[in-house]
Amino acid sequence: MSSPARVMMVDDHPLFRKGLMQLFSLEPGLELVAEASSGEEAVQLAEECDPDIILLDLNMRGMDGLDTLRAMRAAGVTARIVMLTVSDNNADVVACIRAGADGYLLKDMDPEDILEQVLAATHGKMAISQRLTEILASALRKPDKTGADTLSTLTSREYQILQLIADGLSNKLIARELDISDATVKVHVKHLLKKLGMRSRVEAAVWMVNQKRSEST
Amino acid sequence: MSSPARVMMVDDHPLFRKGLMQLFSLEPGLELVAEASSGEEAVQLAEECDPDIILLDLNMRGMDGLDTLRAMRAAGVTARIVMLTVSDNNADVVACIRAGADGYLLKDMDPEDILEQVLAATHGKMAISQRLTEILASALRKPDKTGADTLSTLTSREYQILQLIADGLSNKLIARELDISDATVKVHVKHLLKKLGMRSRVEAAVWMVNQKRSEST
DNA sequence: GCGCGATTACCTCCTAAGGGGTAGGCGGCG
DNA sequence: CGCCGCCTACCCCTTAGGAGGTAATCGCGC
Repeated sequence: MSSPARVMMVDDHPLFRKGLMQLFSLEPGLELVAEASSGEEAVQLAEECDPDIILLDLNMRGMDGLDTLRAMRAAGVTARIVMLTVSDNNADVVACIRAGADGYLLKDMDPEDILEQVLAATHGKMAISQRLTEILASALRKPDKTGADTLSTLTSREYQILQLIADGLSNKLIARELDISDATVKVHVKHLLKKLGMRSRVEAAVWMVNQKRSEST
Repeated sequence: MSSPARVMMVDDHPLFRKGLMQLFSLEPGLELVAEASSGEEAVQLAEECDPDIILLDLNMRGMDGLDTLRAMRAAGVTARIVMLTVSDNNADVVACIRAGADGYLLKDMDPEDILEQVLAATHGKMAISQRLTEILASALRKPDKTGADTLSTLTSREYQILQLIADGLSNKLIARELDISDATVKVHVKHLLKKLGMRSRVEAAVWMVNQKRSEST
C-alpha cells in the first residue's frame, strides 16, 4: 500500500492526455508511468512497462480501443484496464466488458468522479459510469451473443433476408427479389428479429451494416 | 497588441477544458475569460463577456456546436469562432464554415499546432487543420451529389434525427430523446426522406451508416 | 411590416411492419 | 415410421411509418 499505482494512458488526443495528466498529478496514489497515442504503441508499451492500470480510449483512429484491449489481453497483459470514451453506445459497453475491460468511464463525467473511479479500480473495484449501470444490467439479462455467434443462429434464408434488409429493401421488394410471397418474408423477418433480440428492421439493418463493415476492415 | 486576446472556451467535457486551459496558460498572448459547458450557456456568456475568440466544441449533448454557432451569429456575436472537434466529417466541416465559423480544428492535433492556429486566428487568419484543407477544397470544387452536399441540404434538426434513425431508433424513441412530439418527428422524417430522395427510414439508416463509416475513416 | 424557412403540432388516410397462430410440403434422423 | 426443423403461406390483430394538408410561433432578411 506504500507505493502509488502505476498508470498508463492511451489516447490519440494529446490534449486529453494533458487534461488527465494534470488531474492525476494532484493525486499521490497515482503515478503516470507511460503514455501511448495509438493502439499499436499501447500494446507494446503495456508489455514493457507492466503498469497496474491502463486507461484506454475507445475511439481512436486505426486500431480502436476494443481491438487494443483484445490485443493486450491476448498478449498476457494483466493490468486492470479501464475504457475511457465519449460514447455511451450500448454495444460498445457490453463488448468491452466481455472483452475483459475492468471499467468503462465516460469522458464527460466530472473529473473528480473519474479520479474516484480510477482509484477504486486500482483497488480491484469495477469502474463503471453511473449512467451505464442500467444499460449493462439489461444487457446481461439477455444472453446477447455479439456478432458471428448471433448470426449463426439464423437459418440461411433468414440470413439472406437480413442482408436484403441491410440494403434497405422493404418486405415487398424482398419478396419480389426472392420470388416468394411477402407474407413469407414477414415470417422470416419476424423470426430473425426474435433471434437477434431486436424490435425493428431498422435496428437489424443498422446492426448488420456495422457488422459487415467491421468484418471487412 | 499590448493586451492579450480574450478567449472563451465551450466544451461539455470538463477534462478537455482543463487540457486546453493548461495549454493556454503558457501563452501570454491568450487570456481565458469565460468557460461554458453547454450551447445555451455559451450563447448567453458570449453576449455578456464579448470575448475576442471562442473555441467551440462541435459534439455536445443537447444543443450541438453547429446550433450554438448559428445561435451566436444570430445573436450578433462578432467574436472569431473556431470549431474544435474530434470529427473530420465532411459535411460538418462544410456546414460550420458556411455557418460562419472562422476555423475548424481537430482535437487530435498537436497541442503546439492548436496553439499556433488559435493565435493565428486572433490575428484574423482562418484556422483550419491541415488534414481538412483538401476535404474543404474538394467540397467546394464538386457539388458532390451523393455525400456532403446532400447532407448539407438538411436542416440541423433533420440531420440530428437522421443520425438517430441511423442508430435504429423508432419515431417514438426519437421523440422521447429530443423531448418533442412523435408527430413532429414524423414531419422531420418526411422532410428528410424527401430531400434525400428515399422512400423509407431503413434506406436512410443504411445510407447514413455507410456515409459515416466511409467519411470518418 | 411582410415573407420565408425552421420548428413545433395537429389532422386524415393508407400502407408497412410486426406479433400471434395455423398449416401443408419437404428432407433428415433416430 | 414419427418427429423436427425449415420454408412456404395464409389468418388475425395492433402499431409504426409515411404522404398530404393546416397552422402557430419565432427569427431573419428584405
